[in-house]
Amino acid sequence: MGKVEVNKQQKQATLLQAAFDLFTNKGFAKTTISDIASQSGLAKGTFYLYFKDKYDLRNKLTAHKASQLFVEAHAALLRSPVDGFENQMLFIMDYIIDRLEKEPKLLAFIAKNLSWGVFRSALAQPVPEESQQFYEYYMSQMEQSNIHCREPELMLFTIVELVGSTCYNCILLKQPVSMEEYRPWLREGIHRIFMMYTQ
Amino acid sequence: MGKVEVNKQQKQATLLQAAFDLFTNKGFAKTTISDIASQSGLAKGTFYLYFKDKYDLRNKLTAHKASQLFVEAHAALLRSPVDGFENQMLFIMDYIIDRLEKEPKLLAFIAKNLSWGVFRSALAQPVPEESQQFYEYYMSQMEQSNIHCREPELMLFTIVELVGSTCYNCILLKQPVSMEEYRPWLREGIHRIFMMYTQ
Amino acid sequence: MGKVEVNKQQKQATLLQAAFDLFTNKGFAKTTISDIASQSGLAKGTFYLYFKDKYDLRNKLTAHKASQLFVEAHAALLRSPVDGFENQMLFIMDYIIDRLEKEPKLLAFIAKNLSWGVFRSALAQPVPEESQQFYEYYMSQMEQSNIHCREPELMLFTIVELVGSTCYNCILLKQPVSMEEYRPWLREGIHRIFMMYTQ
Amino acid sequence: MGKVEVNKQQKQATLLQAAFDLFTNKGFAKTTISDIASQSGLAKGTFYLYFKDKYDLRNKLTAHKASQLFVEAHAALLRSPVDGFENQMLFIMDYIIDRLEKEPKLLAFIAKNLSWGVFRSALAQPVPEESQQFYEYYMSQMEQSNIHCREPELMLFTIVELVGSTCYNCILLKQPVSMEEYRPWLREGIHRIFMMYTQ
DNA sequence: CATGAATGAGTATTCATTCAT
DNA sequence: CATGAATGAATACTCATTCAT
Repeated sequence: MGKVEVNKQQKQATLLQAAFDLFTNKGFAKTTISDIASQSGLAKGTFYLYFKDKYDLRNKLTAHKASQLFVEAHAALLRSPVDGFENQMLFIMDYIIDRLEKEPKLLAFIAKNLSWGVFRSALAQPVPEESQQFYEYYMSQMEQSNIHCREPELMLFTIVELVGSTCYNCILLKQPVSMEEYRPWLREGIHRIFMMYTQ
Repeated sequence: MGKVEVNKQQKQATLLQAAFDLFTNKGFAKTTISDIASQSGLAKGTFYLYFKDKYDLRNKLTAHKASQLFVEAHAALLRSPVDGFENQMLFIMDYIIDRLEKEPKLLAFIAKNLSWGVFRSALAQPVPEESQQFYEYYMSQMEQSNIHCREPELMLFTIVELVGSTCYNCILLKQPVSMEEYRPWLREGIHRIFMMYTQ
Repeated sequence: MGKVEVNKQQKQATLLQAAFDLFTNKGFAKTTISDIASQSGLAKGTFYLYFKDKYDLRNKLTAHKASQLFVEAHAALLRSPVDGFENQMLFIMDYIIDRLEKEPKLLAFIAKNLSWGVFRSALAQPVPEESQQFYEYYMSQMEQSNIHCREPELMLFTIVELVGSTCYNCILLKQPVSMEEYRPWLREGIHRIFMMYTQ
Repeated sequence: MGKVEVNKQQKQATLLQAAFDLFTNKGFAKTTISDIASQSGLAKGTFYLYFKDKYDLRNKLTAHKASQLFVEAHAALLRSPVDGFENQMLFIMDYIIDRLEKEPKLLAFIAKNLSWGVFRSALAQPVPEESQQFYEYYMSQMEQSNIHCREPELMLFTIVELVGSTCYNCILLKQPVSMEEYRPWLREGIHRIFMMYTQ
């Protein structure tokens, strides 16, 4: 990769980071291209060399952030001695919930913009410096375990949607209860869904 | 209610309906006050006699539409001979899913804007021409049945969030599968959650 | 006509005049909407209440100015005792050439933007405060005179195009000669064309 | 001419051709330097090695295209056995009208940008691969014929302007009539102008 | 109450031009 | 010579909000 190419990569990363900071602090609608450019220390025109418009940037950013979250969870899993597929699932979900509790702005950003399609493709994206991808890993674990899961993708979908939408309410809005209070119910819910697909 | 009062009600309703049509067709961001006014056949200034701004209107509209959905489901339930609390729950959810499948734009609108807080209060709002309110009914049914539910609100929350977020993906985006394909899994999921809270 | 309506007419006229001044002094391309608005003493947004964009304004302005020129020439003709249709034609053309020589910026503006279609319709437009229209008058004079003209519109077209394009070069660019020097040739040319269509 | 020199000539020609295509299809105002560069397969910076700016290119292009037109007409004349100066003039004009009818975009481009000054100098420019120049030829023919023309340049000017401006209307806009219908009148007009200057 | 003309701050987007490679 | 990434000034156009009628 030539010098120029590296430089371009850096600029794009700078823009993404600046945009994320602004989107999460001022909100997407109130963030202007000018804001993003000046926050990045780049000229306004430069923005358009990397993204078509604000929406284009948002889409790329959402997928990137969601993927990153799973990559981190996955990395943590590999460092820990959790046994059994269900426990691994719970570990991942707990990790993610913890992370979102600590960074509610990330949660707010992801929740508003993520759909299963974007999410699914983000998980399968090859992440630089992370050869293992979560989705691939998930599927292979499923097969290797003695567990017979009838619809592994639907199971993951159901769990992720349940976790995502309840996190949004409990963590960000504390509605109807805080995540602390809801978490045991959520874990039990995940367990029941797991049983349903694998029994 | 005087003539003037009725007139005002009508104008407000006209504005709400026009806004709903525009929001669902052009999107919220691309709909202007001008659009709403001219679609209503009213002057721009008139808008401000009824709503503070576009966001104010959206909030009122969201609660109104979500509530209406449950009110209709509830009314349908009263007309049908479904027995048993769980079956009534399933009936309600099925009714709502059917409705959202037929009117995906309503789904898109609600999904983007509804949080549990708004939803919860919408369900408890006194609805004109509907003395019975869904939330009240739900709670009273819970008590009257022999079923002991430990956390009725959390159960409803869990079910509604699961239904809502999976509907969004399966109906609107057909991701990861169509609602037709997902529905048996969703119903079974609801059943499991029900069991979890009432066993 | 109500107060509001009169006010609107005035604003439109103000914008047209401001635009004409700017177009002829700075050129069309270098004139901005902002310029036009501030020159008019109106807000930028107001411009868009009256014209779609700069091009829309230009079209209306071109037709208006061309028409005005003929209206003036025509008014002068009515005040003078010129006899015979051909002499009247020459009077009109002389009047217009004189006028354009005195106001070369008007010439520059009209010449660049006028086509026969725009011109033709401008001449037939009912001009406020000028019931007689040039084109109508021209046609009726043609019929009333003993002269038999085979193609009156083509004759007018030919003369107007010849006058227009040579004026542009001789008056504005002094190329290949000044209008003073070219004028006798041009008058003779008009005479010959007249003969050709009426002999 | 060295290899490098040839290379430069080619690049300039490529840029001119690309610009002509774009100017005639998108219009001058909407064509950007970027467009011209990418259409040429060259880099944006390269443009500035050959032209000062878009206007510089346009001027060169206009003269080039107008000159080319006459060069072609002239070449065709040399291949045909037309006798008599007036007939040669008519041949040239007919050739040009035919050509413009087939390539209306060329007409639109030339008409918008050509003035007699540019035109005159373009005709006198030494054309590569064409030792004979139109203007020179025109003047020498004039002298050699027995015809006494009082103002040969004014005659050419008058005819060219008349042809040019009527072509624009009749060919491009079909106003007030098509060129097919106008052509006999135009030829007769040219004849009359010819007579006027030479009788 | 209702209107809609007027406002002008706010923003996205373009594009000629430069210059380090 | 040629490149094309970066720049940032320039501008068109929108739209929420006000207020005189």
